[in-house]
Amino acid sequence: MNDLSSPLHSLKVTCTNCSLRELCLPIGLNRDEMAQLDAVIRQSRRFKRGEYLFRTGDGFRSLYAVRTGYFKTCVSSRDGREQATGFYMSGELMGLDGISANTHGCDAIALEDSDVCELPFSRMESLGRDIPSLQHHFFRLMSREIVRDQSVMLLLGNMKAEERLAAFLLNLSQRLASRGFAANDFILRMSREEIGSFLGLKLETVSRTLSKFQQQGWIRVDHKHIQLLRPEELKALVAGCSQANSAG
Amino acid sequence: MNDLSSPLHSLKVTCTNCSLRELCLPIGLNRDEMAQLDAVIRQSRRFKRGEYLFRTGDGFRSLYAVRTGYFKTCVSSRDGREQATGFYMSGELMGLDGISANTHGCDAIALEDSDVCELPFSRMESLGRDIPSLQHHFFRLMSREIVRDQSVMLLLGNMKAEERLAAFLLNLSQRLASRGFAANDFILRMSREEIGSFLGLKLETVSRTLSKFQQQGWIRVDHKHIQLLRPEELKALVAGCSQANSAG
DNA sequence: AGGCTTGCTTGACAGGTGTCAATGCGAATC
DNA sequence: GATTCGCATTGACACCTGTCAAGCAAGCCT
Repeated sequence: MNDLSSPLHSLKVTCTNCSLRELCLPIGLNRDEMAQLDAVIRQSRRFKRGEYLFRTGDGFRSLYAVRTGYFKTCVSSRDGREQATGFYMSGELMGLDGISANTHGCDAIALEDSDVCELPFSRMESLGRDIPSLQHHFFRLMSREIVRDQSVMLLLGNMKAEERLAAFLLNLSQRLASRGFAANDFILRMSREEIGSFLGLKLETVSRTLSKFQQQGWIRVDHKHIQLLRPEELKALVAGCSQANSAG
Repeated sequence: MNDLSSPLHSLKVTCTNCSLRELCLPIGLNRDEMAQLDAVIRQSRRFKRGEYLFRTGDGFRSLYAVRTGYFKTCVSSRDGREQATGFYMSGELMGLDGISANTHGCDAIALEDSDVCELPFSRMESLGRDIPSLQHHFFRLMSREIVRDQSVMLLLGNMKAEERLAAFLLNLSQRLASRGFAANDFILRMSREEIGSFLGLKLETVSRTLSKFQQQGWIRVDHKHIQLLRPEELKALVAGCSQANSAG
């Protein structure tokens, strides 16, 4: 299926003294290299639900990786329309858009009480010069974000409401499963409006489509609590419209 | 206005023996560093209209910068829906999505007879370790692609057909102007269907919307020949829905 | 506990865009 | 120069989603 997720979750390292590193730092670093990384990564910072990690236009200094909790990023138009550009869970990296102009290009907001690791970019950049695999890892992370954005474009440009929502639910499910959580029973961290903002739909359409899925017996909806009763039906719904890649 | 363009066009260097470098390589390289770059960049390759530069699933080895001509990139779903993810003109870079999986994530197709410079990625990567400003430049290019993708998401998720098309025309106009071409009189290199594929619209809607703009006296349409008669009206149309950034 | 706020659901309706179809125009081919 | 094919334009109509509105449930505050 399409990967609408952030680009970090599949890489793991053996070092476990920081949960972040399990998820987001490259394999293949020796003891000395790990120590250098340790010296650069800043202690985590806590954010309450609704707090901004950064805002559009803020000076760019660091990337941020979610340690616990959830964030969304979004861009806004002058007349106030909001487009959520991503939802981020543990291990996922935010702020890559800030490098180009030395200014953050979107807002990042905590969806619940959360904390993040700060990665000062210029120091990561110079460390990358000493540690080629680290440099390569950052290129891969940025590239992965671009790939994710492309599949979001496919979703926004070509899919119908039911397909978008099915793809969204399956994407969440897969990312949660890869973190060891239940794939078919989870809590939505975002409102209907925020889901709609990400999927290019109005909140009423999100609500109606969830109800429709429930009426068909494919899912169970209890406010933010979602159970996937027939994930295979959702998969069938998105099979046709999902990206045809080398693996398909 | 939103920047829907590819991320290279604004950087220029004084070296002029290769038109590519005027547009896409970083400033601040000394003579020796330029020589190292020369040794890595491959001679240009020619492509006829309709030819593929690369396809989804092809092994990733190189980035490609347009020297002359025009390309589009697009992703496709299994059931054949196409989403154009970008149009590329001279100096703009394609293939950044391939880094993440060592496999190209989209198709790149020449819109007319074109030629490109090939940048073998692993050699650029190692060169980046010796030339920090080059490394930083590549991070900026990738970040800029992410920023561009975000504004496309805003377009696809929130704008109406007229707004999308106005934003598209103004974006083309601005990129052409930055290359020394007329801003208000140009030839579309892509079909109505390809424009629609990029904007998340059907070709009939693109055609109708162009006709509407023409009836209002804002533009003149003669097949692929477009003249912007009242670009300020188009700008007014997209003013509200364009991204609110630090500069606005 | 009561009232308020916020978010969600559901319905009726409207409007924008997609779909289908016919026609026209231009470029390429023979 | 005639024919064919691809692309574009335009119209009629349908349908999906947005808009507006009402009602409901849960959580929060006093």
